[in-house]
Amino acid sequence: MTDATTGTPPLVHEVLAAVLQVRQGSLRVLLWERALEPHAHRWSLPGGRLRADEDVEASIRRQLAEKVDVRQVAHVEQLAVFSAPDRVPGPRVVATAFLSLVPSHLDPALPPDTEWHEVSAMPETAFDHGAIVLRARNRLRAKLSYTNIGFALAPPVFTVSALRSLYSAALGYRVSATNLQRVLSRRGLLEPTGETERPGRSGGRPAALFRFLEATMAVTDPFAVLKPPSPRGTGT
Amino acid sequence: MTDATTGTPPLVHEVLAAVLQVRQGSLRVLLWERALEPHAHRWSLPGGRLRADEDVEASIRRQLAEKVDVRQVAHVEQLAVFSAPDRVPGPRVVATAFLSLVPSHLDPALPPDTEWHEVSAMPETAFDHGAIVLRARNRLRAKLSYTNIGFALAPPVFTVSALRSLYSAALGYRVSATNLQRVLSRRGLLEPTGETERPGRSGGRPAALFRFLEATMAVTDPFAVLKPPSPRGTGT
DNA sequence: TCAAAAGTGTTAGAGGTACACCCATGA
DNA sequence: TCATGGGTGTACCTCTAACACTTTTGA
Repeated sequence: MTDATTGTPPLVHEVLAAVLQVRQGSLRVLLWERALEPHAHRWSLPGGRLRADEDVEASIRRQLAEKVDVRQVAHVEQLAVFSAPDRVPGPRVVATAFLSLVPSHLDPALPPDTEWHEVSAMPETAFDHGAIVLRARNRLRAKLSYTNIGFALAPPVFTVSALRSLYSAALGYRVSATNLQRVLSRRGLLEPTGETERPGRSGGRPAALFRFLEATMAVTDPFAVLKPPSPRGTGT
Repeated sequence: MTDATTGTPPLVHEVLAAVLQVRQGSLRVLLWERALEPHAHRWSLPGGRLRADEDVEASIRRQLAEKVDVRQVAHVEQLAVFSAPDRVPGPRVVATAFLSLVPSHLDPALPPDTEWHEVSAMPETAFDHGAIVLRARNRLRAKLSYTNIGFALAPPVFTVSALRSLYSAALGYRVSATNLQRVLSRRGLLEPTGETERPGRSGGRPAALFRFLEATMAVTDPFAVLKPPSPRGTGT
């Protein structure tokens, strides 16, 4: 900061995104296969260099839109900085990693070298990208519990059982539709549209359709143990 | 990443820390007063330039130890990247911000331009440093609820009422000693040393002394709503 | 023996989970 | 009318807040 004349070795800042979506019943991440060395043929995260006129979030949004035709990410958030000096061979590259989410009803057009991979069965990844994906998954799992982040995985309108399978895929275990509905409703996140879905040919009661009230992330269950004293409380 | 020949404008990466400690009953942050422009006489966070051979966490630890003689930070964690193109005048500087915590019994020697300031009454800060401090405070407050991070605010051994005042200062509201003890004990974070503290001259029952069992941060209350089904559960 | 400070017992309430039961549809 | 899938009612359990009450000290 006040350093004056350091050798100033070249430094590049890149942004990377773990773009997650639930597809075909499992949580997947968008990866592209590197053609060139280093790490040719390994799979890596979309992203690229930070430009002079943008901050990291603008940068990752631009790069996702440009390179991968993902304009419809419903949520983007910073994960962490990855900065091990040798994380990438050659000149140093510091990376800001993001989690981003694509709702399940979208199927963005992808460049030929790009594919969705199950997070639980990723191919060999380039550099530290595998670790970034796992970090993104963990963040998503945690936030499904205490925020409304489900909106970013779900289509605009959905049945509770569809939502249940999204949550199950993301969390990695079966969630009960009964309780999912109850929890999200009690928190005031879900709103019934009034419509119902037509049952399949095997019958069954038509499922009510819901939507999320909010489409931006908010903490809905601030797990605050050691809460502030209640109004009447004297608060020793 | 695969960009080849960009104009490569100069880019500096700095690390900054909001060093927090509870002193004299309130949560404080370590700030130093800038002597030079830009933002002369404003208060700013300790930190500095990332070197070629270290990652961001090593860097902030080094700089705290070097510049501010704070070797005894009990906890350091990444907060976020601050990267607005104009966050600092002149050549671009991207910052990785950290939260770090100093236990209340330590009183590190400080350089003459450096002082502790109440987080709730900070002087005019340089650049975006005020926002970083608030972010650090919010992170600390959240983590006091669902992790064992209290160990990083407390001395090695303490009474429950001393711990209560630390939590109260950090959270900004009075916490009940009764419930604090109960919550932390149930979670298995506290251990009685068997010793007691001698009462003051006004009498009172001698207070039992406790210590935290762990001295590294762990999530102790994984606020997991939508938990995995219990063993017997069939998990529809 | 009284005031002060610490610690425990106990009740009440919030929020979730599990599960039984009821509802609406197609064949 | 039966199978199928959706939705509701309810009992139970865990955790926390609040607060009365007991314990142990100094004066």
